Amino acid sequence: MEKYVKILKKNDLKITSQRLIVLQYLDENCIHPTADQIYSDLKINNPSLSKTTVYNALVALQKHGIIQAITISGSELRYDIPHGMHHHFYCKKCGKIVDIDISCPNIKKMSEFGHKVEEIHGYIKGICKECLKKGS
Amino acid sequence: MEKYVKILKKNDLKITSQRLIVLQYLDENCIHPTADQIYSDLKINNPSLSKTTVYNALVALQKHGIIQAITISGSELRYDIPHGMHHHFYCKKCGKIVDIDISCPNIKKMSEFGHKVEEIHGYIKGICKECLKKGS
DNA sequence: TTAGATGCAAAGTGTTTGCAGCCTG
DNA sequence: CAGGCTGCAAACACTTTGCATCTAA
Repeated sequence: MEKYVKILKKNDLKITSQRLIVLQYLDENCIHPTADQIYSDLKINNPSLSKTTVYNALVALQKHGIIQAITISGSELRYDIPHGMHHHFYCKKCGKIVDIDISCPNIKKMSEFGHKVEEIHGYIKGICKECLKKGS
Repeated sequence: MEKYVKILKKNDLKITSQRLIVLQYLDENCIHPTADQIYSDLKINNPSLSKTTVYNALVALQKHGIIQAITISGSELRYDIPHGMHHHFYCKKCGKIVDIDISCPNIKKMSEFGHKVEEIHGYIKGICKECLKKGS
């Protein structure tokens, strides 16, 4: 937990128990959850937690670059602590998102077009190994 | 217009004036519009057009692979007639989306992970050339 | 002590659904 | 003529906002 206190301090964010548990949740679960998933899971052990606070925490953490929001399927945002450069694979069947460790050298050429690059996202959609095994 | 009739026929879709104008709009405007943008623009010359119909048309066209939906910023879907393989550059300032003609050879290695790849999307976020010129 | 965070409820935004009537094939 | 399509309104899902209360620093 010290770890998360440190992260918040480093970013001049006030330390609140809510922010800590959201941060911990994202760090310990690499499931790219939606805001609602985070809320429901944390609600169990923190009954007083409100959804607004989850959204507030996510916005704050995102602003400071601690977490990133990805938008991969439809109208919901998913959150992620970026551990190095990676892309995402989204399974159309089970909805799971797996990280894909991939480096695309060409992508660095982007700025040749004259645009200033700030974020690079890649996502691949398909059917994951597990769902393939289970058959369709 | 013949062109669009042909496309619909080829995909066993009934030819309706609404579908034709949506298709034409997407083909002639490479602006990756949202459903609402399409609706508002077409409404001017087609006052009886309803938003539901725009959504219906988009879903139908998407199902047949004629258009693709991309999800790049927040909670809105954008539509696109894919003219060959390309990625998208989203300007955080003006919201414009430009196509980026890029090929990433590594991405083909995806299936080595054992997942079945069906769609590959890439998006880059930043500030576009024009907005950079205008200064911040 | 005070700027900022929480949490409730209400409002927004983008999309989907139910259904009666219309039109393409 | 039949099944699919249109278009209205109402329902939905996810996110944001307003505001009174609370809390970390």
